[in-house]
Amino acid sequence: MRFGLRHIRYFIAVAEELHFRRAADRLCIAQPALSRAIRFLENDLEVQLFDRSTRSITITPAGQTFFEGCLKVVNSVEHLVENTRQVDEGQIGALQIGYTDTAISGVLPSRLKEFQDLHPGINLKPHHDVTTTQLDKLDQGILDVGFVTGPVTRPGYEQCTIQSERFVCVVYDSHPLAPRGTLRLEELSGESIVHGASNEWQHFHSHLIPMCRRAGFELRIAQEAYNTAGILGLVACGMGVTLLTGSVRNALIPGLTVLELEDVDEELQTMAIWRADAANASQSFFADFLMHARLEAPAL
Amino acid sequence: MRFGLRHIRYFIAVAEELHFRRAADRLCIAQPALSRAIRFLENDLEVQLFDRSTRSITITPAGQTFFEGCLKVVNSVEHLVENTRQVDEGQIGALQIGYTDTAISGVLPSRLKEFQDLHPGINLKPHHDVTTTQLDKLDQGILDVGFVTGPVTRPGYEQCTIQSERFVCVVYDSHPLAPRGTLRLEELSGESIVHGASNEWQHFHSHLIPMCRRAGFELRIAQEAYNTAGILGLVACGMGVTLLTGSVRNALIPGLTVLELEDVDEELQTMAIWRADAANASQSFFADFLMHARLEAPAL
DNA sequence: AGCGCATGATGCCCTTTTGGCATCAATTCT
DNA sequence: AGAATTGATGCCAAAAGGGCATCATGCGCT
Repeated sequence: MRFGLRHIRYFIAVAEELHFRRAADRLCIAQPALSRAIRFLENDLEVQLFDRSTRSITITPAGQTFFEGCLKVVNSVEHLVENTRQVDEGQIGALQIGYTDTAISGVLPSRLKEFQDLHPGINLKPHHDVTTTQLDKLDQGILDVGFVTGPVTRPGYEQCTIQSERFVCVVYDSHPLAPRGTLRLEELSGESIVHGASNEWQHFHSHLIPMCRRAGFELRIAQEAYNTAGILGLVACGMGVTLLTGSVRNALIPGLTVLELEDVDEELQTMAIWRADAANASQSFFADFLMHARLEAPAL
Repeated sequence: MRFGLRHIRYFIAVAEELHFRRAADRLCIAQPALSRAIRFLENDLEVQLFDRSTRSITITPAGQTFFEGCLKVVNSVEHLVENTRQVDEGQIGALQIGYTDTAISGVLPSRLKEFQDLHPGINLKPHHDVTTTQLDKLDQGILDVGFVTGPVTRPGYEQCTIQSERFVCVVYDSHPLAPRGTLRLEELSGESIVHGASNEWQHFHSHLIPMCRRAGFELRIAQEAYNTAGILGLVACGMGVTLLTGSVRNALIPGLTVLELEDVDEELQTMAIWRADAANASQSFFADFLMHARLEAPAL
C-alpha cells in the first residue's frame, strides 16, 4: 500500500466527475498527471476502479466501494486536523478539577459554570478530595487544578484566592447557645467539638488549633467525621458543636443553627492551585480565567 | 493540508516509540528523514505534536489527540483496501434476485442456501415478481438474476433450467373429482377455472392455453387472483379448480386435493436468467454456480 | 466514408519531495 | 572532563509528481 491521501483525493474527484479532464480542472492539475495518479492507485490496489472506453468512464463495483470509503477517510482526516488544532488551542480538552467541601459549597460551582460558558469545548471533571489528597494528585498529574484550603506554599505552583470566609459555629437548635445568634469563641471551651478526621482535615485544623489556643482552650475533637455532611449530621443529632465557615449555610440540614463568632476576624481562604509549567492549553485558559476573575470575586 | 498517509504512519511510529531513532529503525528509514517528516507534519498542521528536549520527547495533548485519530485513519484505510479487493474478487457484494411463486415453492430456496454457504460475503436480496416484471427489471439492471417461468428467448442473456415440473390440477376436497387421485385434462372442460391475472401470468398461460386446446376445450378463467396463494384461496372456498405445477404441494392450505394429469407429459420449466455481459464478480460467481449445479439438479 | 472533435494514454523533461550520509548541538552518564 | 546518546541540520542523490506536447481511439456530423 504505497498510495497516499493525494491519490485518494484525486480518485474522489474522478469518481464524482466521471471525467478525467473535468476532475483535473477541479484539482488544478493537468489531465495526464491525474490519469497517471489513478493508474498508479489501481496498480497499487491491484483493483480496477474504472471501466474506461476512450469516450467515457464508469466506476466498477469495487471502485464504488472504494469511493464510499475514501469519502469517509478524507472526512475523518479533516475532522482529525480540526480537532487536533482545537486541542492545541485549548478550545477542547479536559480538566481534572479537585475540590473540597468548603470550596464546593461556596463560589466554586458558579465559577465553574462561568468558565464552562466561556469554553464549552472543555470538559470539566470534578473530583472531591481533601486538600492534602489534592496536592498529591496535582504532583502526580492526576489533577490539573485543585480548589483547596489555604494557605499552601508549593514551589512550582501558581495559585490565587477564590474565596475568603469568616469562621462560624454550628450548633443543634436545642443547644443553650442557639438562641444567642452570636458568641465568643472562648464560650466553646467546655463544649464537645465535632469535626473532620485530623489527618485529612489538617489544613482546616491548622486554623482552628491556634485560634482556640488564643481563645484560651485546646481544640479537642470529641467526634470525627469524614466530610461536612457527616460533621453536620453528628451535630444535628446532638453529638456536639462544630466550627466551619460561612458557606456552610448553603449546606445546612434541618435542626441546625449557625452562630457568628464575635471575636474571630481571621478568615479561611479557599485557593485555586495549579502547576506553573502547565503545558496544556486548557489549563492555561483556566488559569487565566481564575487570575482575571478573582478581581471581581465578592467576599463571602 | 499537504501531509499524506506516509506522514501519518511515520507519526504513529514516533508517537508509539517516543524515540526518533527507534521509530526510524522500525520504519526502515534514516532518523534525519523521520525528523524532517515530523517537522513537516507539525508545520503543516500548525500544531506542535511533540515536546522535544535533546535527550527525549513527550507527546503533547494535541499530539495525543492526533495520534488516536491517526490510528483510526490508518485502520480504516487498511480495511477499505481489504474491502475493495474483496468486492473486486466478488467475495463480498450484493445480488438482486427475482423469483416467481413457482420458483420459490420449488428448489430455489435450497439452491440459494447452497450458494450462500459457498459465498457468505455475498448478500442475496430476493424480490418477488412475475416473469414479465422480472425480465423488465433485468433489462433495467434492477435485478441481477431472475428465476422465471420458461421458455424465454432474450438476446444478450444466459439462462439455465433449474427445475422442471409436471402440471397438476388442484381441487377443493368436496369436489366430485377429488377422490379420483388422477384425471384426464379433458375432464376439466366444464369446470370453472381459477387462475392468475392474464397479463401478469402470461408465461404460465402460454403453456395452459395450447394444452387445453389439445384436450379439446378453450381455457377460460372464471376467477382471477394475483399469486399462487390467492389462487389456492379461491379454490379452497369452492370458486373452482386450478392448474398449477407439482411444487404447489409445498404451499398447500387445508381443504385442497392435488390430482395428477394422466394425459399431460409436458412440463413447466423454471429458468434462471441473467445478462451475459455481467461485469459484477458476484454475478459471475452466481452464474458459475447455476451452470455447474444444474448438472446435479434432481428433476421434481 | 471521411473529417473533426473529444477523451484518455504516453513520452519527455523539469520541479518538488523524500531519503541517506555526515555532522552538529545539547544533554546525560561515567 | 570525556564518552555516549539524542534529535536537528546541511548537502546531495533518488524518486515521485506534474506540465506540455502528442498519440490513439471512438463518436458524431456532413
